[in-house]
Formats: sequence, structure tokens, C-alpha cells
Amino acid sequence: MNSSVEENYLKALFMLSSTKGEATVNEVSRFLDIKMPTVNSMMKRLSEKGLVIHENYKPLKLTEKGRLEAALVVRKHRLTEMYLVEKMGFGWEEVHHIAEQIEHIHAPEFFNKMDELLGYPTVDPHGSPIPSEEGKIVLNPYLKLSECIVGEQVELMAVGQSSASLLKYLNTRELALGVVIHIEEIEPFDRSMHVSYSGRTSVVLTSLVCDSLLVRRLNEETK
Amino acid sequence: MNSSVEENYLKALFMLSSTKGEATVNEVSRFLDIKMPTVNSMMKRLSEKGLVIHENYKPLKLTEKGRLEAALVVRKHRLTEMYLVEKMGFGWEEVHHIAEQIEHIHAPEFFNKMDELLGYPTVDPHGSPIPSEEGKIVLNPYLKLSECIVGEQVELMAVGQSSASLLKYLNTRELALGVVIHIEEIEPFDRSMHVSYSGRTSVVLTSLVCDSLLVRRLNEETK
DNA sequence: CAAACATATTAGTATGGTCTAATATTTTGT
DNA sequence: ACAAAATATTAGACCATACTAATATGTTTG
Repeated sequence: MNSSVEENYLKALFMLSSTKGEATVNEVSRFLDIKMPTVNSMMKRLSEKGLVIHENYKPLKLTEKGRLEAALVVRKHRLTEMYLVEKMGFGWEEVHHIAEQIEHIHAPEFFNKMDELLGYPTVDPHGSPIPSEEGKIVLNPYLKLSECIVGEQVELMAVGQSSASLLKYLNTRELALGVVIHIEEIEPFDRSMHVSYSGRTSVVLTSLVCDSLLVRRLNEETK
Repeated sequence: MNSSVEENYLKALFMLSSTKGEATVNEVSRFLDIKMPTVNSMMKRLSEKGLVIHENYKPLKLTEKGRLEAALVVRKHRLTEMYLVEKMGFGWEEVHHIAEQIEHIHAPEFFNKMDELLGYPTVDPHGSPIPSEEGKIVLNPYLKLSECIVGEQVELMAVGQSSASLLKYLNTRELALGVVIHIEEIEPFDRSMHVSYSGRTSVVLTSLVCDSLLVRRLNEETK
């Protein structure tokens, strides 16, 4: 059984290495705000436990076992966040620090119950996938709005980063999750979009906003 | 801020000293299954933090501050148990070990939300009071069924100790929380009771069972 | 009341998880 | 390619939380 501290290192490594498949001691150190020697010795321990591959002066990698255990922590975190928002009525900005603690609870039945009550979601409202109990994750579930082209119809599924200001911005424009957006026009020089949705037409979204909105295509071929 | 380990010592002391107002190092040691010297040095620390009164070779007492912080841990534990049962559908036997972990989460808003969703309960189904946010507890909320007299009508509010066998026993007799029990007769020689409820009459409950059932009087004077 | 027993304390050790300072290695820039 | 900078590692310290062994105090009982 891993301690919550060990779980935090695994989770950090999981997230930092998600693209390149590896991460450095320095990156983990900055991410967790823990000094490098501490990270170093912890990585030695995790390596002895068979969770991390750590050769001197080389980047860190998770073993398959380490990847699984890290994914389960991420699963617990994201399920908790969704549960707090969907079932208890918290706002998205309030739940992170609670989930950071609850993710270390050792009680699979507790998280499986949340999963059940939430209807087995595979992604959270930030577009981040929720790993399954087996550590599986759906990949690239959503698309950025900015990657779409003129004429497409898409459904708003999640927001990439939910700053208070962005959420407020979306609110004032009645852009809620689930809204169907039709792309009318894209300005080539600044990549801003003219879109219509819910009766509104020619709403302009800057490229910054379009980069933050995660959508699903609704065209015929995707069905 | 107290660590979860410190919180466990405070909670132990709170529960062990609830009747006499004090407890010994030995009692805490047995209760937590931690060796006496460890308890001793921890009590020294808690004493320095102003949470415990500890004079050499004397019993331990909580200070007012210590009592409050302990009560808040108990509050978190009992609210969590109730929430898991009432809102998530767990059975009473499953929730203790989950609550033992969640009680150490530092997030008042989380527990206050549970409290709100539960309708601000003051006692849990074992008849144990749930301390308020200010550490206040209702005293002697319920009565044992065995303390009642012939002719009284009472409502089953809680069970003193919920062993699997007792719960099963109650189940087979359709004795659920909220059932109104009428006391028909008490056998003087073994203190067993003949009671009626929900259409059943002359059901015999042994004194052992009557000691475990916590009830509330329904007679006129109590209103 | 004194011996035996239970309880409490002190002293010393270990491990997990953190730090700083010193040193080693790798990467970067001229 | 070499010096400087960035990164990584080792060594040594500290605190929290546990332990065992040894000792001290308090309680019970013949």
C-alpha cells in the first residue's frame, strides 16, 4: 500500500509524463514544490518498489504497475471532483483542494459508488479523462473549438482551463455545457470565430476562448 | 493545524473520557493499539499545544480547546457515516472504515454541506450525538427500550451497537428505525418484553435486545 | 505494610519524509 | 570545445511517529 505522499509523487509523474512518457526530477520538484534531493530519494524508493524506472541522471518513467497506481489516484481525484459538483452542489473552483485530500482515501467501494451514482463518466468537465478501475483512459476525447472549421456543428462538452474569469465570460453569453454551436465564419488574421447557438447569431469568440472550449463534432459521419 | 495522528489521539481521549471526564495513558494505548510510551510522548506534545492536561502519573484530561477539536473530529466522522448511508446507499456495517479516513479531511465546507444535505441531524442511528460546529452535543437524546415501562408507546430511533447479527434479527422481525412500539407486558424474572408494532402483536424481545434498542417516548406529556 | 503487579515514564532506536550544503554530471551558449 | 548554467546526486541534519528495554511510580493484596 502506498502512502499519500507516495501517491502524490506517482500522480505528479503520471501527469508530467503523459505526453513525452517521461519526466525529470526537476520537473517533479517544481510541480510538487518539493526540493530536488527529496524528490530524488523518493524516486529511489519508488524505484525499489517497482513503480518507477530510475537510472542515475536519466529521466524518470513509470513502470506499468506505477502507471496503474497513479491512474487510480487520478481516477479518485476526478471522480471526487465530479461528485462534489454534480451531487453535492459545489462550484468547480471550490472542489480541487477537497479532492486533493479525498483522492488518498483507501476504499475502492467508496469511489466505485461515486462512479455508479455519476453514471460512469469517462471525462470530467475540463475534458480530462477519468481512468477506469483498470487504469484505462479514453484518449483525445474532445477537440478544441479552435481546431474546427467553418460550417461544423459541435456540442460544448468541457472547458480546458476553468478560470473564474472564463466561466463568468461563458455565463454572460449563455454558453453552457451541452450547447450546440454552429461555426459561421473564421477570421483568418486573428483566428477569431463567428458562431451561432441557442438562438444567438454572429457571436464573436476570440482565439483564446476557442482554445479553451472543448467540443464534440455533431456532423453526420460522426453520428 | 493538527495532524491526523494527533486527531486520532484527541478523538480517543474524547470518547474514553466522555463519562468520567478523564482517561489513562493505558486506556488510550489499548484503545488505539499503540504502545504506552508512544501515547505518553504524544500526550506530552498535545499538552504543549494546550489540548490536553497531563501531569506526571495523573490521568489525562482534555482542555476546552482540546475537547472542541476532538468534538469536531467526531462530528466529521458521524456526519460522514450518515451521509454514506443516507445519501450514497451504503450499509451501516460498511461505512466505519471509510469514515475513519474521511474524518481527517480539512475542509469545513465539505462537512457543512453534508450536514445541510442531511437536514442537520443531531444524533446518528447508533444513538450517538453528532457535535455541532461549535462542539456542542445534545445529551441523553434517547432511552433504552429496557428502561421503559408497560403501556408506553415509543418510536425506535437507533440501535446501541449494530452487530451484523442484531441487524439481521431486527430485519427478520421488520423492526426498522421509525417503527412505533407499544409495550404490552414485561416479564419480571428475565426482563423480556412483549410488544406490538406495525400490526404484529405479542412479539417477545429479550432483555439483551431491549438494551440495544434506543427509543423516544411518544406519550402525551412528552408531546 | 511489603511484595507483586499494573501503570507510567525515560532513554535510545528506527523509518518516512522533509531540508541544506556540497559535489557530480549533463546541457547550453559562445 | 570549454566554461557556465542547469540538473542530479550524496551526505548529513531534523521532526513526526512508531517501537523496545529499562526504570520509576502507584495500586492491590496476602
